[in-house]
Amino acid sequence: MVEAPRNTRQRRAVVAILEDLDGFASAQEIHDILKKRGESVGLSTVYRSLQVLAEAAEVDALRNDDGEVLYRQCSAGHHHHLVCRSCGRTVEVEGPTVERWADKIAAENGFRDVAHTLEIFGTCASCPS
Amino acid sequence: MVEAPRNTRQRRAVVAILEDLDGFASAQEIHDILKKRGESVGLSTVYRSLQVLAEAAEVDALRNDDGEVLYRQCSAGHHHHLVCRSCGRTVEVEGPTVERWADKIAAENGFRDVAHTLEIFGTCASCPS
DNA sequence: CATGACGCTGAGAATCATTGTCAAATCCGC
DNA sequence: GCGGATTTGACAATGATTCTCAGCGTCATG
Ligand SMILES: [Zn+2]
Ligand SMILES: [Zn+2]
Ligand SMILES: [Zn+2]
Ligand SMILES: [Zn+2]
Repeated sequence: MVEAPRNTRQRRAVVAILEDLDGFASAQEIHDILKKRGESVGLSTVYRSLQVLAEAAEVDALRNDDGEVLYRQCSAGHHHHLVCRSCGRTVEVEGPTVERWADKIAAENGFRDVAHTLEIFGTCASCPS
Repeated sequence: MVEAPRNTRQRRAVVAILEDLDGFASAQEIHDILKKRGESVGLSTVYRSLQVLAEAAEVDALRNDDGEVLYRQCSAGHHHHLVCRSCGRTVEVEGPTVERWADKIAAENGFRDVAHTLEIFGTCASCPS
């Protein structure tokens, strides 16, 4: 059976940051925030914690245009995101028809083990041009 | 005005590979293929050529799960892809309703300069499990 | 509460795709 | 053919992420 992850100060600190943040943030940004708060956590540990959380589906991960991975604590269940390129502010969105469409396309072409990525990027109303 | 790009052996070679390939491939894969064909082109040059082609919208680019950028010569116009994770084989797909849905979602939330990414990944019929 | 086993941490090194550097080679209009 | 701007390529540099591994912390157990 799978070992339960241990309850460490560092992991709690990372989770706390994610709970405070509204939008997506990179591992390095989270590391910086922790440092500012004085709850310093090693960068490697931040990366590892986020990986674990992502595998456990407790956080969502996506890549921005620069290829950096961003993380966010999201609500459960499959959904997509409308993300501000500038500040990371995020709106969770659902598109039931898209889900069906994607599965249908894949099936029609004989693909299996299908998954899809769908993100909408833009500049939010409170960010300058 | 913009200078026209020069017609060099290297650029022609990269374009030729893209024309032969059916699916998406990374810069390094294309570099390897060129080496095998004896038409050696420097790796930096392959990267630069692909960048130029991508900016000119002559090729599409996307990232796989590992964060590598893959390129493919696609048909003109906005479309998305159904990509085999294993061999890169690709089917271009269109989803008019998705386009409208994405724009609507963004507008409703006051986002501007909107773009979206949508890719479907799976294993194609001719690839082993 | 003490103990031990084993997961967790973190500083630094290593990885690896991608980009930058710059002298030499190549285009191309004239 | 010339000459100047562009392009090339070997190599170094970057930068996000992962790996290493000795020391620490957690936690089930008695
Ligand atoms: Zn914003
Ligand atoms: Zn979906
Ligand atoms: Zn395949
Ligand atoms: Zn689209």
